[in-house]
Amino acid sequence: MTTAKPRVSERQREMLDFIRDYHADRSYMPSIREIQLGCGISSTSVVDYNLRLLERDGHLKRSPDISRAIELVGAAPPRPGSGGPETLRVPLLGAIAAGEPIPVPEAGAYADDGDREGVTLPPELTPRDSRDLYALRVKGDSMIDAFVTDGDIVVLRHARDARNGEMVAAWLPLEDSATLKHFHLEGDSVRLMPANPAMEPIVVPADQVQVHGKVVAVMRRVAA
Amino acid sequence: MTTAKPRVSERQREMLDFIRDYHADRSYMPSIREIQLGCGISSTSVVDYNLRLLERDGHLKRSPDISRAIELVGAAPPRPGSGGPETLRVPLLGAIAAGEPIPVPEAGAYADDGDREGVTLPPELTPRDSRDLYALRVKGDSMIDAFVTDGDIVVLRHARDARNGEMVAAWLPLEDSATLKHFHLEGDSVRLMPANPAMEPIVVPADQVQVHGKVVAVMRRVAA
DNA sequence: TACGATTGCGAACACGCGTTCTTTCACAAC
DNA sequence: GTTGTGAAAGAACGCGTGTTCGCAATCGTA
Repeated sequence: MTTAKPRVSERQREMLDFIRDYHADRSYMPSIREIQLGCGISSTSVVDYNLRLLERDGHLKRSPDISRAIELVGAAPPRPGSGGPETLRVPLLGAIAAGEPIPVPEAGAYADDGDREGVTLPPELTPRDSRDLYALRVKGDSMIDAFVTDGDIVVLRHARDARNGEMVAAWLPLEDSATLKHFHLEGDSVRLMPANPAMEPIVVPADQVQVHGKVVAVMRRVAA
Repeated sequence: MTTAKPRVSERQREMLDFIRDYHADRSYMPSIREIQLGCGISSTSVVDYNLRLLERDGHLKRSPDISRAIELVGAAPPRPGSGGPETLRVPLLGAIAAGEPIPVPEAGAYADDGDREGVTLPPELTPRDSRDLYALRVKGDSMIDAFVTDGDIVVLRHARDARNGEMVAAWLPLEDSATLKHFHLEGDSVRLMPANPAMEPIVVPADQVQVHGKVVAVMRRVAA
């Protein structure tokens, strides 16, 4: 038994969508003025007018004189999707920060131990060669020049050297600093290029750079 | 990782229950005076006081200066079986670039269509609420100030507005430009703050900003 | 006992926000 | 033409509601 729901104008459809989204996000309801702004309507009275129609047609319910007192009636939220194709789980070994040593995986311990902390790599981020992978959480904003910021997770493949152009996690013993840079070997010195071309490269003798791994992927969860 | 939730007084327990019931019944939130009445409290300031404590301890979230703007956090607001550590597949709708319109999901078309292009979201990047998610591929380097670079995949939740501090994908009609910025509504103008504090913010009238979605996650595959 | 911190109370304040009123414009019926 | 109606706009108006401030009661601690 459903209420009669005749014509819903384009604008009303948009308003319903907006209200639904808004309420799904916060759990309270939008004000008339917020609906006005969110749907690009020029006057509050127009919002009121259309809400009145929507209520008449049984799409929602309003309590007069009460702020944000809208109830959606037909609402039935969609269910989340199912699982996906092959994903890969890699161990999360610790954090990488400017002034701290980079955690190194113990030899031959890349298997999914289950119990230890780890992250799941979606197929889109999985490299062809899935060996020797591990993840580190970025601490601090010192890797800004690699488009990486605090809280990001970087996925690395363990390696002690790199080819030119590859992005590496490197440790500079003389400066006690860890960094993410593009690797360029030139003669017997190494040039470390920030991914952001606006930043200055670093050039150091090759024996003063320890490559710990190659960057394979970056994942970032943005704070709500 | 749950927030510390120390002592909840008898009165606070009662308030939480009342709010939960109220919201389950209508779908909007009670006012302070309604909580006062419903819990037999003698003054609104006592309600405010305890709500403040409850918010401090992570039991709920309030938006200042907004009527009935309470969000319960401990509870599971989304009904659907929003599972825990599972992967989620979201549709990849196109690209976002500085000078191109932002692709918008068609209403009610978030289901995993399988055939269409999509990306898999690992549980580490999956937000609590998994509805209305979609992904865009970043084209160009114009979003550098959001720590996002060419080829990255940004995951968005469809929304027409945002709360202060949230990172949004916004379209500026006057300039024909798309951008990723932190959203701040100030009076009737909007300040768009780059995630990188070294960059300058943009301030425009509120009606000249179209919010298309909130940034939920970023994924990057680094070139070999 | 003294005293600061915590908790509670009531009232006034100020702003958020629903409501209403007046106009305007377009389109159809007569 | 006039009349009627649906849709929209803009501006007040006023109640609803979150916030704040002063003060009393309670409690822990020295």
